[in-house]
Amino acid sequence: MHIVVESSSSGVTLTTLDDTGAFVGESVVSESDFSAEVARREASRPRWVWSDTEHWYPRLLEAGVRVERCVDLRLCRAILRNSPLTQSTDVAAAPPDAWDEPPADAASPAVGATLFDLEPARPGDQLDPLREFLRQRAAAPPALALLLSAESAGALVAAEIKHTGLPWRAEVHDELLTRMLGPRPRVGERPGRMEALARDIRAALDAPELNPDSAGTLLRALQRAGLRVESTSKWELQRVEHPVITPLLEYKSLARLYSANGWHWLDTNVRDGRFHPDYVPGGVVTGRWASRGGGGALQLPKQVRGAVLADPGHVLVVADASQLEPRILAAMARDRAMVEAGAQGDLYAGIVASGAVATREQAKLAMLGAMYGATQGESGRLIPALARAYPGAIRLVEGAARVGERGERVSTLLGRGSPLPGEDWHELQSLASAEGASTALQERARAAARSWGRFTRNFVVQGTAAEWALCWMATLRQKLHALGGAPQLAFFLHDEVVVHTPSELADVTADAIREAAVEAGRLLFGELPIRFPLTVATVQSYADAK
DNA sequence: GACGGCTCCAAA
DNA sequence: AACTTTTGGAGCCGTC
Repeated sequence: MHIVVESSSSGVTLTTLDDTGAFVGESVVSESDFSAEVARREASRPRWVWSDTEHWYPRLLEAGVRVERCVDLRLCRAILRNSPLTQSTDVAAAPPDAWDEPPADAASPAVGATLFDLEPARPGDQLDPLREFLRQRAAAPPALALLLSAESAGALVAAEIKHTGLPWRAEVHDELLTRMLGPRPRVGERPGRMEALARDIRAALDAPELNPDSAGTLLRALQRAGLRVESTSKWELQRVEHPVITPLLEYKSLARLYSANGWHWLDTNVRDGRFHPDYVPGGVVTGRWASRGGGGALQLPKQVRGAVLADPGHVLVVADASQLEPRILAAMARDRAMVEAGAQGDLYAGIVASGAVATREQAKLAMLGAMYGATQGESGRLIPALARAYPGAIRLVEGAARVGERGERVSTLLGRGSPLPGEDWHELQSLASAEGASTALQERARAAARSWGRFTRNFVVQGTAAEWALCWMATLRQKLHALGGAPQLAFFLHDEVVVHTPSELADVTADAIREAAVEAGRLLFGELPIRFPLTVATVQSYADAK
């Protein structure tokens, strides 16, 4: 059974459909009765159909109402418009409309709003979810069903994590900052430790007025002092010897900490002992989640993870999928040799044991190079050896690269399609292939084609890994609920989850995480004997997880 | 003062 | 260590 949720002038309209999509009944509830009504009807385990999980679900969570299943029409729409499996349908062919716009209420509410921001027209008001749902049902082939339900389940998980939040001890974070930077400075001033390092830098470069935050002036000062560098990036500075290097690298590290995760971050992102990650499911073309706002949920640096501490009587169960992307590649390609290399635990060690390359480091470099499309350096040189040992896996990524170089679409295992290159790209290709095109133009076009090929090459692996992660989380979410709801998903990071749980449930929580990973492998790859081993740590502090 | 481009860095 | 993928944000700086 499905219940389609829609705003109306008198409240919220709930339209019930049976499993064939036929109309069963309709009712209208006031906004204030909405969450109670959802709670009541959740007992019959419907699939809630709504425009945006992000729009509808937070108010339910506020009211203490969890739903088991939903259809997020906007996310499913995006998949249907891009999947190679639906290109002939009217969903894919329809001109862009309000469903293709970002949700009206997604941005941080009313920050910077002024008197002049009169009630904007909300795209959401023009949406007809019932009509859209029926259209999507008609368009979606069975082969896309798993991806569509995983995507919607992911949206529920994202909203729940945002609601619950990751335990974050502000006073621990403050102590950590004070220890590294010195006391919190007044507005407009640098922390003491950074100011001292800035003085050292100016002295070492004999540049008394230098602002080390200005990359341009810093580069000129470095070159004037005789350093042979082309940029001020960390990796280039590290290979140069000069008295300025040590204070400069420390300055850059502290400046990053201060501006990205300093006291200002703490003030704006931690409330009531929780950090509330603002995820955007489907926000990356590959299907990975993105994050929104200054919270930086997907780039929480290791430097500050010490402030993530379980509540009294609780622990954090932290699990990450080891070498996820190469294993995904092995399984997608049905490359028995590579699957076998990972069967004992460490895939890279398995590759070395097979004799393909000499060292674990080389195995890792070669694998990453194959998935990213490296052509140069040690990584590029190692790929032929990898191709001899694992022709199936390498054929898959090379094939995806060729498709992209032709400007065509590739697909993940579950059917998420890659975007097509833009007009500029096509124009460059046709200009370069025209009679009398300059060699410079031809080279630019080839570079653009190769670049798009690297993107599609990586898309199939990164995107399928994201699908595995969605299935993992969707399954885990159900298992944690079955444990009574006390263990809660508190964080997600591409191939890693953090569950905050009462200490006495730590072991069953860890089991649930492992079982969910097995189930995710089965959902994607059936009975193929591919393992996705996890590293699981039960800790007080996130900093101790790895 | 707003805005876009640029550089740099964090995560996977 | 980068090379090679996907992201988001801060700060600087020139342009309007």
